[in-house]
Amino acid sequence: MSDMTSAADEAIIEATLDLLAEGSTVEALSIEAIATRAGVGKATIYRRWPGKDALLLDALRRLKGIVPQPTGHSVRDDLVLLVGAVGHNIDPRAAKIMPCLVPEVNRSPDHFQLYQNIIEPRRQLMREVLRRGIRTGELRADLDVEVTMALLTGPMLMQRMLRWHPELDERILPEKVVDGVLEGSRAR
Amino acid sequence: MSDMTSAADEAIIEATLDLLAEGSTVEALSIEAIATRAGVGKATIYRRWPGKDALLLDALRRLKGIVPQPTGHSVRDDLVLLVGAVGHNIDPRAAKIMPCLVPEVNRSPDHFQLYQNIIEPRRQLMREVLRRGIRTGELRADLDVEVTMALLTGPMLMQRMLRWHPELDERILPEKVVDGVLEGSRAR
DNA sequence: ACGATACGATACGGTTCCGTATCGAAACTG
DNA sequence: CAGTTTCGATACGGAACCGTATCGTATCGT
Repeated sequence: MSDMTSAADEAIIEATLDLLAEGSTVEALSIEAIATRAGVGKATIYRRWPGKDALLLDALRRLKGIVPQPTGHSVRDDLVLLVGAVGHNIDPRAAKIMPCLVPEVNRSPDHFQLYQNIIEPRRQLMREVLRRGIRTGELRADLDVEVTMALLTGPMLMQRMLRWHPELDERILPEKVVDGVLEGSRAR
Repeated sequence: MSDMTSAADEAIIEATLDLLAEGSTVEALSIEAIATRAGVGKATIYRRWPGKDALLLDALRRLKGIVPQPTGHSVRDDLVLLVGAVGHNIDPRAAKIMPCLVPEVNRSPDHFQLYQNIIEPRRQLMREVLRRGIRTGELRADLDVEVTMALLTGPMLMQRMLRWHPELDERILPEKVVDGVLEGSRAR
Protein backbone atom coordinates (compact mmCIF):
# COMPACT_ATOMS: atom_id res chain seq x y z
CA MET A 1 0.00 0.00 0.00
CA SER A 2 1.38 3.41 -0.96
CA ASP A 3 1.54 6.05 1.75
CA MET A 4 0.97 8.89 -0.69
CA THR A 5 -2.50 10.06 -1.49
CA SER A 6 -3.81 8.29 -4.55
CA ALA A 7 -3.92 10.36 -7.69
CA ALA A 8 -7.67 9.86 -7.85
CA ASP A 9 -8.18 11.85 -4.65
CA GLU A 10 -6.36 14.77 -6.13
CA ALA A 11 -8.21 14.58 -9.43
CA ILE A 12 -11.57 14.47 -7.68
CA ILE A 13 -10.86 17.49 -5.49
CA GLU A 14 -9.39 19.44 -8.37
CA ALA A 15 -12.42 18.67 -10.51
CA THR A 16 -14.68 19.85 -7.70
CA LEU A 17 -12.85 23.16 -7.38
CA ASP A 18 -12.74 23.60 -11.14
CA LEU A 19 -16.47 23.09 -11.50
CA LEU A 20 -17.18 25.51 -8.67
CA ALA A 21 -14.83 28.09 -10.16
CA GLU A 22 -16.61 27.77 -13.49
CA GLY A 23 -19.78 29.02 -11.88
CA SER A 24 -21.55 25.93 -10.70
CA THR A 25 -23.39 26.46 -7.47
CA VAL A 26 -22.82 24.22 -4.52
CA GLU A 27 -26.08 22.36 -4.90
CA ALA A 28 -26.02 22.32 -8.67
CA LEU A 29 -22.76 20.45 -8.31
CA SER A 30 -23.40 16.74 -8.94
CA ILE A 31 -21.30 13.75 -8.10
CA GLU A 32 -21.73 12.56 -11.65
CA ALA A 33 -20.35 15.80 -13.06
CA ILE A 34 -17.38 15.65 -10.71
CA ALA A 35 -16.69 12.03 -11.65
CA THR A 36 -16.83 12.77 -15.36
CA ARG A 37 -14.64 15.84 -15.02
CA ALA A 38 -12.11 13.95 -12.91
CA GLY A 39 -12.10 11.00 -15.30
CA VAL A 40 -13.19 8.78 -12.46
CA GLY A 41 -16.03 6.42 -11.73
CA LYS A 42 -18.74 7.53 -9.36
CA ALA A 43 -17.97 4.60 -7.09
CA THR A 44 -14.46 5.89 -6.58
CA ILE A 45 -15.89 9.05 -5.08
CA TYR A 46 -18.34 7.21 -2.86
CA ARG A 47 -15.48 4.98 -1.74
CA ARG A 48 -13.76 8.03 -0.23
CA TRP A 49 -16.50 10.38 0.89
CA PRO A 50 -19.94 9.62 2.25
CA GLY A 51 -21.54 12.33 0.14
CA LYS A 52 -21.28 15.66 -1.56
CA ASP A 53 -21.04 17.70 1.65
CA ALA A 54 -18.03 15.86 3.00
CA LEU A 55 -16.26 16.07 -0.33
CA LEU A 56 -17.00 19.76 -0.54
CA LEU A 57 -15.59 20.47 2.88
CA ASP A 58 -12.39 18.60 2.01
CA ALA A 59 -12.10 20.46 -1.28
CA LEU A 60 -12.60 23.86 0.31
CA ARG A 61 -9.90 23.19 2.84
CA ARG A 62 -7.46 23.24 -0.08
CA LEU A 63 -8.30 26.84 -0.80
CA LYS A 64 -6.96 28.14 2.48
CA GLY A 65 -4.17 30.51 1.53
CA ILE A 66 -1.09 31.44 3.47
CA VAL A 67 -1.39 33.89 6.34
CA PRO A 68 0.58 37.07 5.64
CA GLN A 69 3.32 38.10 8.05
CA PRO A 70 3.26 41.71 9.31
CA THR A 71 6.71 43.31 9.45
CA GLY A 72 6.13 45.02 12.78
CA HIS A 73 7.59 48.33 11.62
CA SER A 74 4.67 50.58 10.82
CA VAL A 75 1.13 49.89 11.96
CA ARG A 76 -0.15 51.57 8.86
CA ASP A 77 1.91 49.38 6.53
CA ASP A 78 1.03 46.22 8.43
CA LEU A 79 -2.64 47.08 8.13
CA VAL A 80 -2.27 47.68 4.40
CA LEU A 81 -0.73 44.23 4.12
CA LEU A 82 -3.47 42.54 6.13
CA VAL A 83 -6.31 44.41 4.48
CA GLY A 84 -4.85 43.56 1.09
CA ALA A 85 -4.98 39.91 2.09
CA VAL A 86 -8.69 39.97 2.97
CA GLY A 87 -10.52 37.63 0.65
CA HIS A 88 -7.26 37.12 -1.23
CA ASN A 89 -6.12 33.59 -1.90
CA ILE A 90 -3.26 32.01 -3.75
CA ASP A 91 -5.57 29.84 -5.76
CA PRO A 92 -7.19 32.11 -8.35
CA ARG A 93 -10.27 29.90 -8.31
CA ALA A 94 -10.98 31.05 -4.79
CA ALA A 95 -12.13 34.47 -5.96
CA LYS A 96 -14.84 32.83 -8.05
CA ILE A 97 -15.79 30.23 -5.49
CA MET A 98 -16.05 32.23 -2.32
CA PRO A 99 -19.12 34.29 -3.23
CA CYS A 100 -20.98 31.08 -4.04
CA LEU A 101 -20.37 29.84 -0.52
CA VAL A 102 -22.15 32.68 1.25
CA PRO A 103 -25.46 30.83 1.42
CA GLU A 104 -23.74 27.67 2.60
CA VAL A 105 -21.94 29.46 5.40
CA ASN A 106 -25.23 30.90 6.56
CA ARG A 107 -26.97 27.55 6.42
CA SER A 108 -24.52 24.89 7.43
CA PRO A 109 -22.73 24.91 10.79
CA ASP A 110 -19.95 22.81 9.25
CA HIS A 111 -19.29 25.36 6.56
CA PHE A 112 -19.50 28.17 9.07
CA GLN A 113 -16.93 26.44 11.24
CA LEU A 114 -14.61 25.86 8.29
CA TYR A 115 -14.94 29.49 7.35
CA GLN A 116 -14.18 30.62 10.88
CA ASN A 117 -11.15 28.34 11.05
CA ILE A 118 -9.76 29.96 7.94
CA ILE A 119 -10.30 33.59 8.82
CA GLU A 120 -9.80 33.57 12.58
CA PRO A 121 -5.98 33.45 12.43
CA ARG A 122 -6.01 36.43 10.10
CA ARG A 123 -8.43 38.29 12.32
CA GLN A 124 -6.21 37.59 15.30
CA LEU A 125 -3.23 38.96 13.41
CA MET A 126 -5.07 42.19 12.65
CA ARG A 127 -6.25 42.40 16.24
CA GLU A 128 -2.68 42.23 17.45
CA VAL A 129 -1.51 44.90 15.03
CA LEU A 130 -4.26 47.22 16.24
CA ARG A 131 -3.45 46.55 19.89
CA ARG A 132 0.22 47.20 19.15
CA GLY A 133 -0.76 50.52 17.58
CA ILE A 134 -2.70 51.47 20.68
CA ARG A 135 0.25 50.50 22.86
CA THR A 136 2.78 52.47 20.83
CA GLY A 137 0.52 55.49 20.68
CA GLU A 138 0.08 55.34 16.92
CA LEU A 139 -3.64 54.67 17.40
CA ARG A 140 -6.16 56.27 19.73
CA ALA A 141 -6.16 54.83 23.21
CA ASP A 142 -9.95 54.49 23.22
CA LEU A 143 -10.10 52.61 19.91
CA ASP A 144 -12.75 49.91 19.60
CA VAL A 145 -10.67 47.11 18.10
CA GLU A 146 -13.56 44.96 16.90
CA VAL A 147 -15.36 47.81 15.20
CA THR A 148 -12.12 48.96 13.60
CA MET A 149 -11.54 45.49 12.20
CA ALA A 150 -15.00 45.62 10.69
CA LEU A 151 -14.22 49.01 9.19
CA LEU A 152 -11.04 47.67 7.63
CA THR A 153 -12.24 44.30 6.36
CA GLY A 154 -15.84 45.11 5.41
CA PRO A 155 -15.03 47.27 2.40
CA MET A 156 -12.44 44.82 1.10
CA LEU A 157 -14.73 41.83 1.42
CA MET A 158 -17.50 43.73 -0.27
CA GLN A 159 -15.17 44.49 -3.13
CA ARG A 160 -13.47 41.10 -3.43
CA MET A 161 -16.37 38.77 -2.74
CA LEU A 162 -19.30 40.71 -4.05
CA ARG A 163 -17.60 42.97 -6.58
CA TRP A 164 -20.28 45.55 -6.03
CA HIS A 165 -18.43 48.81 -6.47
CA PRO A 166 -17.13 48.69 -10.01
CA GLU A 167 -15.64 52.18 -9.73
CA LEU A 168 -13.17 51.19 -7.03
CA ASP A 169 -9.72 50.10 -8.13
CA GLU A 170 -8.98 46.93 -6.24
CA ARG A 171 -5.19 47.28 -6.32
CA ILE A 172 -4.97 50.56 -4.45
CA LEU A 173 -8.09 49.99 -2.37
CA PRO A 174 -6.23 48.51 0.62
CA GLU A 175 -4.17 51.68 0.97
CA LYS A 176 -7.19 53.90 0.55
CA VAL A 177 -9.21 51.95 3.09
CA VAL A 178 -6.46 51.93 5.71
CA ASP A 179 -5.67 55.62 5.26
CA GLY A 180 -9.34 56.52 5.25
CA VAL A 181 -9.94 54.67 8.49
CA LEU A 182 -6.77 56.00 10.08
CA GLU A 183 -7.28 59.66 9.22
CA GLY A 184 -11.05 59.85 9.48
CA SER A 185 -13.43 61.86 7.35
CA ARG A 186 -14.16 64.77 9.62
CA ALA A 187 -12.56 68.07 8.77
CA ARG A 188 -10.21 69.58 11.33
CA MET B 1 -61.93 41.35 -17.04
CA SER B 2 -60.87 42.67 -13.68
CA ASP B 3 -58.14 45.30 -13.67
CA MET B 4 -56.80 44.26 -10.29
CA THR B 5 -54.09 41.66 -10.01
CA SER B 6 -55.59 38.24 -9.52
CA ALA B 7 -55.23 36.79 -6.06
CA ALA B 8 -53.28 33.90 -7.52
CA ASP B 9 -50.42 36.18 -8.55
CA GLU B 10 -50.08 37.42 -5.01
CA ALA B 11 -50.24 33.92 -3.53
CA ILE B 12 -47.57 32.67 -5.94
CA ILE B 13 -45.16 35.48 -5.17
CA GLU B 14 -45.77 35.24 -1.44
CA ALA B 15 -45.15 31.50 -1.54
CA THR B 16 -41.92 32.09 -3.42
CA LEU B 17 -40.66 34.57 -0.85
CA ASP B 18 -41.77 32.35 2.01
CA LEU B 19 -39.89 29.36 0.66
CA LEU B 20 -36.77 31.42 0.11
CA ALA B 21 -36.99 32.88 3.60
CA GLU B 22 -37.28 29.38 5.02
CA GLY B 23 -33.85 28.60 3.69
CA SER B 24 -34.45 27.19 0.25
CA THR B 25 -31.78 28.20 -2.19
CA VAL B 26 -32.64 29.83 -5.44
CA GLU B 27 -32.00 26.76 -7.52
CA ALA B 28 -33.41 24.32 -5.01
CA LEU B 29 -36.64 26.25 -5.36
CA SER B 30 -39.00 24.29 -7.59
CA ILE B 31 -42.10 25.40 -9.40
CA GLU B 32 -43.91 22.44 -7.94
CA ALA B 33 -43.05 23.45 -4.40
CA ILE B 34 -44.19 27.00 -5.07
CA ALA B 35 -47.45 25.78 -6.59
CA THR B 36 -48.18 23.50 -3.65
CA ARG B 37 -47.32 26.19 -1.12
CA ALA B 38 -49.46 28.75 -2.92
CA GLY B 39 -52.39 26.33 -3.27
CA VAL B 40 -52.21 26.72 -7.00
CA GLY B 41 -51.80 24.49 -10.00
CA LYS B 42 -48.48 24.44 -11.77
CA ALA B 43 -50.15 25.56 -14.98
CA THR B 44 -51.29 28.74 -13.29
CA ILE B 45 -47.68 29.68 -12.70
CA TYR B 46 -46.62 28.84 -16.25
CA ARG B 47 -49.56 30.87 -17.48
CA ARG B 48 -47.98 34.01 -15.92
CA TRP B 49 -44.24 33.52 -16.04
CA PRO B 50 -42.10 31.79 -18.63
CA GLY B 51 -39.97 30.13 -15.98
CA LYS B 52 -38.43 30.23 -12.57
CA ASP B 53 -36.04 33.07 -13.28
CA ALA B 54 -38.72 35.51 -14.38
CA LEU B 55 -40.89 34.64 -11.40
CA LEU B 56 -37.97 35.11 -9.09
CA LEU B 57 -37.14 38.53 -10.45
CA ASP B 58 -40.76 39.62 -10.00
CA ALA B 59 -40.81 38.25 -6.47
CA LEU B 60 -37.58 39.95 -5.47
CA ARG B 61 -38.87 43.27 -6.67
CA ARG B 62 -41.40 43.10 -3.85
CA LEU B 63 -38.64 43.13 -1.28
CA LYS B 64 -37.44 46.59 -2.20
CA GLY B 65 -37.89 48.63 0.96
CA ILE B 66 -38.50 52.33 1.31
CA VAL B 67 -35.60 54.73 0.86
CA PRO B 68 -34.90 56.57 4.12
CA GLN B 69 -35.10 60.36 4.11
CA PRO B 70 -32.15 62.25 5.59
CA THR B 71 -33.16 65.22 7.73
CA GLY B 72 -30.44 67.50 6.39
CA HIS B 73 -29.50 68.79 9.84
CA SER B 74 -26.34 66.94 10.83
CA VAL B 75 -24.22 65.03 8.39
CA ARG B 76 -23.31 62.61 11.14
CA ASP B 77 -26.92 61.85 11.98
CA ASP B 78 -27.90 61.51 8.35
CA LEU B 79 -25.07 59.02 7.84
CA VAL B 80 -26.17 57.02 10.87
CA LEU B 81 -29.64 56.85 9.35
CA LEU B 82 -28.38 55.76 5.94
CA VAL B 83 -25.83 53.29 7.29
CA GLY B 84 -28.51 51.79 9.54
CA ALA B 85 -30.62 51.23 6.42
CA VAL B 86 -27.91 49.27 4.60
CA GLY B 87 -29.17 45.77 4.00
CA HIS B 88 -32.23 46.63 6.04
CA ASN B 89 -35.63 45.94 4.57
CA ILE B 90 -39.16 46.29 5.76
CA ASP B 91 -39.99 42.72 4.94
CA PRO B 92 -38.36 40.58 7.63
CA ARG B 93 -37.91 37.80 5.09
CA ALA B 94 -35.42 39.94 3.22
CA ALA B 95 -32.75 39.41 5.86
CA LYS B 96 -32.91 35.67 5.28
CA ILE B 97 -33.22 35.88 1.53
CA MET B 98 -30.52 38.38 0.63
CA PRO B 99 -27.49 36.28 1.54
CA CYS B 100 -28.82 33.48 -0.66
CA LEU B 101 -28.84 35.83 -3.63
CA VAL B 102 -25.14 36.65 -3.59
CA PRO B 103 -24.24 33.91 -6.05
CA GLU B 104 -27.13 34.86 -8.31
CA VAL B 105 -26.07 38.49 -8.44
CA ASN B 106 -22.57 37.43 -9.40
CA ARG B 107 -23.81 35.08 -12.09
CA SER B 108 -26.86 36.62 -13.68
CA PRO B 109 -26.81 40.06 -15.31
CA ASP B 110 -30.55 40.34 -14.68
CA HIS B 111 -30.14 39.85 -10.97
CA PHE B 112 -27.18 42.20 -10.92
CA GLN B 113 -29.26 44.86 -12.64
CA LEU B 114 -32.15 44.37 -10.24
CA TYR B 115 -29.77 44.69 -7.34
CA GLN B 116 -28.23 47.84 -8.73
CA ASN B 117 -31.67 49.35 -9.29
CA ILE B 118 -32.51 48.80 -5.65
CA ILE B 119 -29.33 50.12 -4.06
CA GLU B 120 -28.33 52.87 -6.44
CA PRO B 121 -30.91 55.38 -5.10
CA ARG B 122 -29.62 54.75 -1.59
CA ARG B 123 -26.02 55.09 -2.70
CA GLN B 124 -26.90 58.34 -4.42
CA LEU B 125 -28.48 59.59 -1.21
CA MET B 126 -25.34 58.83 0.76
CA ARG B 127 -23.20 60.41 -1.93
CA GLU B 128 -25.19 63.62 -1.61
CA VAL B 129 -24.92 63.67 2.17
CA LEU B 130 -21.14 63.27 1.91
CA ARG B 131 -20.89 66.02 -0.71
CA ARG B 132 -23.01 68.26 1.49
CA GLY B 133 -20.63 67.58 4.36
CA ILE B 134 -17.67 68.59 2.22
CA ARG B 135 -19.49 71.75 1.13
CA THR B 136 -20.42 72.80 4.64
CA GLY B 137 -16.95 72.06 5.95
CA GLU B 138 -18.05 69.25 8.23
CA LEU B 139 -15.98 66.80 6.19
CA ARG B 140 -12.47 67.07 4.78
CA ALA B 141 -12.29 68.89 1.49
CA ASP B 142 -10.13 66.18 -0.06
CA LEU B 143 -12.45 63.30 0.93
CA ASP B 144 -12.74 60.42 -1.56
CA VAL B 145 -16.51 60.02 -1.63
CA GLU B 146 -16.61 56.57 -3.22
CA VAL B 147 -14.06 55.10 -0.83
CA THR B 148 -15.86 56.64 2.12
CA MET B 149 -19.12 55.05 0.99
CA ALA B 150 -17.35 51.71 0.89
CA LEU B 151 -16.02 52.33 4.39
CA LEU B 152 -19.50 53.08 5.67
CA THR B 153 -21.50 50.39 3.90
CA GLY B 154 -18.97 47.54 3.82
CA PRO B 155 -19.01 46.78 7.55
CA MET B 156 -22.80 46.92 7.72
CA LEU B 157 -23.22 44.59 4.75
CA MET B 158 -20.75 42.14 6.23
CA GLN B 159 -22.67 42.17 9.46
CA ARG B 160 -26.17 42.00 7.99
CA MET B 161 -25.55 39.59 5.15
CA LEU B 162 -22.77 37.37 6.42
CA ARG B 163 -23.31 37.78 10.15
CA TRP B 164 -19.61 37.64 10.38
CA HIS B 165 -18.72 39.41 13.61
CA PRO B 166 -20.91 37.81 16.26
CA GLU B 167 -19.48 40.10 18.91
CA LEU B 168 -20.79 43.25 17.24
CA ASP B 169 -24.15 44.55 18.36
CA GLU B 170 -26.11 45.25 15.24
CA ARG B 171 -28.30 47.93 16.79
CA ILE B 172 -25.53 50.31 17.77
CA LEU B 173 -23.21 49.31 14.94
CA PRO B 174 -24.37 52.09 12.58
CA GLU B 175 -23.40 54.72 15.14
CA LYS B 176 -20.07 53.07 15.83
CA VAL B 177 -19.26 52.72 12.15
CA VAL B 178 -20.12 56.32 11.32
CA ASP B 179 -18.24 57.73 14.29
CA GLY B 180 -15.28 55.47 13.63
CA VAL B 181 -15.06 56.60 10.02
CA LEU B 182 -15.61 60.24 10.92
CA GLU B 183 -13.06 60.46 13.70
CA GLY B 184 -10.43 58.09 12.35
CA SER B 185 -8.25 55.68 14.27
CA ARG B 186 -4.98 57.58 14.40
CA ALA B 187 -4.05 59.13 17.70
CA ARG B 188 -3.61 62.88 17.76
C1' DA C 1 4.86 -13.67 -12.73
C1' DC C 2 0.78 -13.88 -10.19
C1' DG C 3 -2.84 -12.97 -6.93
C1' DA C 4 -5.15 -9.27 -4.65
C1' DT C 5 -6.88 -4.83 -5.04
C1' DA C 6 -8.51 -0.62 -6.77
C1' DC C 7 -10.09 1.31 -10.79
C1' DG C 8 -13.27 3.27 -14.91
C1' DA C 9 -17.22 2.40 -16.98
C1' DT C 10 -21.79 1.27 -17.09
C1' DA C 11 -26.39 -0.31 -15.79
C1' DC C 12 -30.02 -0.10 -12.47
C1' DG C 13 -34.18 1.37 -9.74
C1' DG C 14 -35.71 5.30 -7.34
C1' DT C 15 -36.56 10.11 -6.74
C1' DT C 16 -37.40 14.86 -8.02
C1' DC C 17 -38.58 18.25 -11.04
C1' DC C 18 -39.50 19.96 -15.60
C1' DG C 19 -43.03 21.79 -18.93
C1' DT C 20 -47.40 20.30 -21.21
C1' DA C 21 -52.01 18.49 -21.51
C1' DT C 22 -56.49 17.42 -19.80
C1' DC C 23 -60.67 17.78 -17.12
C1' DG C 24 -64.36 18.97 -14.08
C1' DA C 25 -65.45 22.70 -10.82
C1' DA C 26 -65.72 27.46 -9.83
C1' DA C 27 -65.84 32.15 -10.93
C1' DC C 28 -66.77 35.77 -13.76
C1' DT C 29 -69.64 38.09 -17.90
C1' DG C 30 -73.47 40.08 -19.88
C1' DC D 1 -79.00 32.20 -15.85
C1' DA D 2 -76.34 30.37 -19.61
C1' DG D 3 -71.73 30.98 -21.90
C1' DT D 4 -67.10 31.66 -21.33
C1' DT D 5 -62.96 31.83 -19.06
C1' DT D 6 -59.92 30.65 -15.43
C1' DC D 7 -58.80 27.76 -11.92
C1' DG D 8 -56.85 23.53 -9.00
C1' DA D 9 -55.72 19.13 -9.49
C1' DT D 10 -53.66 15.45 -11.70
C1' DA D 11 -51.35 12.62 -15.13
C1' DC D 12 -47.71 12.28 -18.37
C1' DG D 13 -43.07 11.62 -20.72
C1' DG D 14 -38.56 13.20 -20.34
C1' DA D 15 -34.43 14.58 -18.02
C1' DA D 16 -31.02 14.77 -14.31
C1' DC D 17 -29.00 12.78 -10.50
C1' DC D 18 -28.87 9.83 -6.48
C1' DG D 19 -26.41 5.77 -4.28
C1' DT D 20 -25.46 0.83 -5.30
C1' DA D 21 -23.94 -3.12 -7.86
C1' DT D 22 -21.39 -5.40 -11.35
C1' DC D 23 -17.74 -6.36 -14.57
C1' DG D 24 -13.53 -6.54 -17.06
C1' DT D 25 -9.12 -4.30 -16.82
C1' DA D 26 -4.96 -2.05 -15.04
C1' DT D 27 -2.01 -1.49 -11.22
C1' DC D 28 0.63 -2.90 -7.30
C1' DG D 29 2.91 -5.68 -3.76
C1' DT D 30 5.62 -9.60 -3.11
